[in-house]
Amino acid sequence: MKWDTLEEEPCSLARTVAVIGDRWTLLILRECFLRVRRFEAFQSALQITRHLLSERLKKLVRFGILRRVPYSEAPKRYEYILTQKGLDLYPIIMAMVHWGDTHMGDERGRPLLHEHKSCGKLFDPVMVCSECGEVLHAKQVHVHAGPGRREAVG
Amino acid sequence: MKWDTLEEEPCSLARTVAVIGDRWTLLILRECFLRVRRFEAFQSALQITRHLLSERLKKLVRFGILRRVPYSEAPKRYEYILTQKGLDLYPIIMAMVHWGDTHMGDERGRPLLHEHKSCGKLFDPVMVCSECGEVLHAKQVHVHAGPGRREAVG
DNA sequence: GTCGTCAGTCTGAAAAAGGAACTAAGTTGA
DNA sequence: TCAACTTAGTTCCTTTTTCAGACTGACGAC
Repeated sequence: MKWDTLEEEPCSLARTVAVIGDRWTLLILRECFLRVRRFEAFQSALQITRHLLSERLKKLVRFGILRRVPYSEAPKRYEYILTQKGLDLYPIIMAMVHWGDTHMGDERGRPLLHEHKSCGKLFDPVMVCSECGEVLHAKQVHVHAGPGRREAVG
Repeated sequence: MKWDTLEEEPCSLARTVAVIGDRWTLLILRECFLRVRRFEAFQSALQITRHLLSERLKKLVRFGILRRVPYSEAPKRYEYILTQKGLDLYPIIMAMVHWGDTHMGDERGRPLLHEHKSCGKLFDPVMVCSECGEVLHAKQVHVHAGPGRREAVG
């Protein structure tokens, strides 16, 4: 598997990893979901080098996950806003946060709590089957080759 | 943010990223969920360098995501099995696969299809609220500081 | 006793990340 | 009007990771 062709692999996980599969990108996305939009804000929140931040933002824009929108004409200034494609990453981020809450917590408790505006309660994200609504477990899932599969990889 | 202290950050996403936030680790986990268990099998499925594979497997064992279990005494041979902590990563992997299916697909269709044994149907994973069961959207979630938060990071 | 298998380790070259200073365009304030 | 500040980057050099591939060691099969 080569990084520069990872997005062409016949595997949806590999294609996703090609886009968001590195540490900084995931942390940048966290900030996006916390309503951070500007270069300096990302930089000071994450202590990422400016060089890397610049690279990662460009890549996220190239893949259509963020949009670079001007918010000031003179001087020209831009902010980075999640597109729908970017917003659709939310389940990934929430699944990771939930796993961290469950398995990497310390005695102080959770860093963040999430409230569902629709029902007003603090919640955890749960992954269910789109067909029957039951909670998903790895052992309850059987994998079949789909039409886009070329070879013996997932 | 420093890599060697990432797992101590007061942020569950950062802690998760500290463990599985790199390309190879995610791809190795995909193979684990596809029932791959042995060094040579990982190596030939992923074309990862043996050195890196060895490192990543050690790290996953150290974090309690895989268990290194002997399957032959002479010669000593081991395989790598997902622990419960590892199995709990399933929603993350599935969320990534689903995003890839939705946003990174090509004309040939999906590489893999998933069947839910409980209901017998091909399904997509859906993330819902643990309290009301509604589908989750980023804009419907409000974030509060929890007891484990030290500073202004998520 | 040589070939093959499995689970790694070692090594040197290439690529990526880190750290810090620098640029550029405008704004504020004295 | 000139110095200091803000924002969004870029450039340069060092350190760390990753890559590609050879090598090791224990055994089994022919």
